[in-house]
Amino acid sequence: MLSKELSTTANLLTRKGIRPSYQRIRIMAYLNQSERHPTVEDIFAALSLEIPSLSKATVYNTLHTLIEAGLVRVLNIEHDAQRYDPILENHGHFRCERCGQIFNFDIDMGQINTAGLQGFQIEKKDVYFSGLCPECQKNN
Amino acid sequence: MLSKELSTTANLLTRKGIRPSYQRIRIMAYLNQSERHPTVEDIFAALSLEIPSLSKATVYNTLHTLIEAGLVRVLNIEHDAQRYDPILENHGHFRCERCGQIFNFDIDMGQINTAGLQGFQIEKKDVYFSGLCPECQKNN
DNA sequence: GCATTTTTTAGAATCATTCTTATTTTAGAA
DNA sequence: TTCTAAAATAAGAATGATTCTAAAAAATGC
Repeated sequence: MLSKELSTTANLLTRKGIRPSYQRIRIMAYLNQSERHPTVEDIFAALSLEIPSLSKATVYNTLHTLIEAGLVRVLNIEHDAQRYDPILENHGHFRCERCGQIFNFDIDMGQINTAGLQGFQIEKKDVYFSGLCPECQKNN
Repeated sequence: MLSKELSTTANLLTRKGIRPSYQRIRIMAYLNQSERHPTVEDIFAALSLEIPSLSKATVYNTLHTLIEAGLVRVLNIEHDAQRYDPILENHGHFRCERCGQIFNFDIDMGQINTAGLQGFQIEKKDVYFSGLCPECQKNN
């Protein structure tokens, strides 16, 4: 018997035409509940504690499926590893160069002037800022 | 004897405190003259024709030096490989999902509302859009 | 229950980037 | 010019995230 959170997630997957396997439910739920824009490694490390058979290939496969369905987007904000973000609303991402944490910040993508992109068909908009977060400025 | 373009580039490096070795001059000049936001592979392939001894390690080393000096920035707009861009002014980048080409577009980074980043120290701003370029829309 | 399709798994393969070490080049002093 | 020390370059090995491949397991429909 799934918890309420997990069955809500299962319904979400079903609505998007994705078969709600246990692995997929747990991965999607993990993304929804995480504030940290996890990497594949993060997701795998957290979930394999409770799903010992989990493989990284499944994490990769599932993320691709979720992206395809428009439930998740990938962040290329740092080179080392891609990060994954459940799509909630328009927001930008700030990466702290010292602690590596990724923060969401509100932004209206519509406000960005796209006059220079006449004739281009825009599908995806990413705004990545970086610098120092408040906490890391203190510990200088 | 260096061409006018190359000696201008050499002066630029010198002003930034970078010793203007031939490899560095050529790599910086290649970036300045390229519209394509080249990858390391692109740079290496183009320049090793004329500098047969050139090694990829030198391309990487030089790019890191140029980034450090603030002459170049790295684009993480796609996962496969990083791209390098000489810093000219504020502009965003558009990546065509079909042909892979990267286009610059004018954008005033200052216009982006950063109210959500109170207390953050912003060092770098990247705006990445993607979709279909005009040419690839035609060939649908 | 059985056959077919889908999903998961484990590990091999790929490839951009970094690291290491040796060689070459440069700058400055004598 | 010659010598020495420091800096830059080169070649290839190492790393590690991601993709690929093939086999096992699970789910679906008849």
